[in-house]
Amino acid sequence: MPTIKDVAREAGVSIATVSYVLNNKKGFISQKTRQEVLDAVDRVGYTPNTTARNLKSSQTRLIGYAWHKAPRQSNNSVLDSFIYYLAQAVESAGYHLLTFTHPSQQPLRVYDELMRSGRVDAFVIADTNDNDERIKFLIDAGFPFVSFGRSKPNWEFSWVDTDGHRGVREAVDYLVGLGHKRIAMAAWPAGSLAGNHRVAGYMEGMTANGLALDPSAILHGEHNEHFGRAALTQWFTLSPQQRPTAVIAISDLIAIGIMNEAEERGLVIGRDLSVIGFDDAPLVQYLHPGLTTVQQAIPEIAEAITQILEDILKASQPTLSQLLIPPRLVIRSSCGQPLPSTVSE
Amino acid sequence: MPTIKDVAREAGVSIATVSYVLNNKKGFISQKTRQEVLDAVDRVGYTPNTTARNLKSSQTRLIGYAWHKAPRQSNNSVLDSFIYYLAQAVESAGYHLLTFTHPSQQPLRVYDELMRSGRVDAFVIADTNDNDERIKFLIDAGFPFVSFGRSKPNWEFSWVDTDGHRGVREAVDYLVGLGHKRIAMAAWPAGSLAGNHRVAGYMEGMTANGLALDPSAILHGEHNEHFGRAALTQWFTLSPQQRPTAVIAISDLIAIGIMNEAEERGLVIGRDLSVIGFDDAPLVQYLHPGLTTVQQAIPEIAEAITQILEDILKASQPTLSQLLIPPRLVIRSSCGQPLPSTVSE
DNA sequence: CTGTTAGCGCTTTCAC
DNA sequence: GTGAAAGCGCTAACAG
Repeated sequence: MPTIKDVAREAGVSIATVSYVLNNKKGFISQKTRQEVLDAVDRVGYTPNTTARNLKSSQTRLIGYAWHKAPRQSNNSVLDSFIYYLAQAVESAGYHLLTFTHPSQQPLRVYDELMRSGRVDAFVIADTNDNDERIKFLIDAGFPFVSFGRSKPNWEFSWVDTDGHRGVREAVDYLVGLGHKRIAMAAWPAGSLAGNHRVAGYMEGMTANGLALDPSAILHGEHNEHFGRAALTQWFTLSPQQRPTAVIAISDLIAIGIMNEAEERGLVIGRDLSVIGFDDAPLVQYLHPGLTTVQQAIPEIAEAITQILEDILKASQPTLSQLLIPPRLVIRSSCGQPLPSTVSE
Repeated sequence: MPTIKDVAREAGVSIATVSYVLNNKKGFISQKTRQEVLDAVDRVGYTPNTTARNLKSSQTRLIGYAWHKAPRQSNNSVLDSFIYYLAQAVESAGYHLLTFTHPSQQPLRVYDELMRSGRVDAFVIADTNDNDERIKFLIDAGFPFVSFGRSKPNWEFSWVDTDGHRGVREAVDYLVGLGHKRIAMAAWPAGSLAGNHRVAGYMEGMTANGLALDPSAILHGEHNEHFGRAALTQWFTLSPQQRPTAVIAISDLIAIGIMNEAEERGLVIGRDLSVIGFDDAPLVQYLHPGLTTVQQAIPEIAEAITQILEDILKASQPTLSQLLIPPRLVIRSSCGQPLPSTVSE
């Protein structure tokens, strides 16, 4: 690969001059010299070496992003999609994504290593929890990062998150509009951060619509198809007058379990039982019937995160942004044919 | 961040000595000095700067990987999964993945830029075609890469691919074992490389089992749910004696279309019509009934690619590896309850 | 065994 | 307007 020296020799100027024209420093290079340099660059086929530039400027233009655990079937379609949009967004800001994995028990070592060795300029964190050690660590280290997802409320750091509260609230309103009164919710374990926001949206929606908040209507369980089945089974122990006519699942995977179990019990989804999921995972649109679900605005979230990252990286003093992005209800047919007046979009 | 100089000062030695002990050069540093340096490293909290190391060694320890286009619903579960396992594999080889995107019409510019600017040491290419310009470009440039997927047969480059021929062949054998004689295939457009391998496996399977190769049994169409529906509709124009009793779809998405259409026509999947997909996308296991499908060995493929990459990057002379990895048939219930003797694994 | 020093490719201050 | 030279942080001849 040709270096700046080759260009300088070819153009008959010093390497400083080459650097000046390539970096558009002031206008203080004569038009003639400038053109000669540019020609020489073309002739030798020169592209500045990024590593050298980085060393000089003490940056890497790399953003670190840790993969979520992806077992064979990841079932985390949101993050699958997020990383793509994030890659795209940081790229148009002139960065690249450096991806890495880490043992789930020891994430900090890897973050620390990447940070100390100057491998990346910043991190993007996803899949946060209540008391996320990575966030704590990066705050303490004073290292730039933005997270997709909230954590401990009193920690001061920049994040962007889906407004799960609002998403579920809208789902409740939609169901109420369809005439439902007994609406249940299949939620994640009580400790889940995102889960709690969504449940809060459910409770607010029920109350605001003057509906009873039956404690038996909220069931908590793991993020898998089986829990959906178990939840429906549980609701089936209720008398027909008490059983929910509509169910909001905190994730599509759980919604699928509910639908499968319901069908095996002879119910027709969309007629005997309405179901709403969360995430809009690939393929759920092709379920039978297509699943109505709350879709997170992933591209917008990725953009917002990148924007904040740029601000942080540019700013001399720390900036703080915390942003809630509304999701949208994608209406398909798992709640029956929607009434024209309630169709969104 | 402390540099090697800080450590040297702290330990009262030269920076060369620090470098020596950190790189375990020979054993020619006295145990005493070595320990003093190590202590100093600890005390100042030093980690070598990667950029500086890279500049010195003219490498980046970064592997470039271009994202597949991911529209909102990517429907490319194989690549979603591939990139994760690839990230993991290159990492244990001491590299990181640098991901990038490019306009679909102009991929070369980005590859060229990344290559010339010394941003990455090698590329991994996926989603190849028949006459892949990226592969041609990298071969001509003599730049290290390995691809997941084949291309023009007479091009000399290293690749790893799923043995789609074998995968479909096994699917045919499985169906024949179940008693099927009229087996159809829903394939991709005739130009598709991977598609052709799979169709070849179908044809070989039919012939080897002494079954008629009815031209109307193979239908070609796009990678979407609609084509699956259209294909089934087409087969339904055949007389009941000619209609296929089993169908192999070239992808799960197409299989879903077939299942949906069949169900709407009152068929029971697994009884009236058997269906086999390809890919084992997330969630297809939860379809009703669970989809029997050919699963690619993605983790193995990622490992193999990384291995070859390491060889190429280490070797002074070019090495060439071309590897076909067998997929495996994951049997669920879309072909009915499997006979015990035909259950794989 | 350890230190001095050149140099990886580039940017930028300071002279001229 | 342009060039010489220092230096980003590190490795590795080469000296001693």
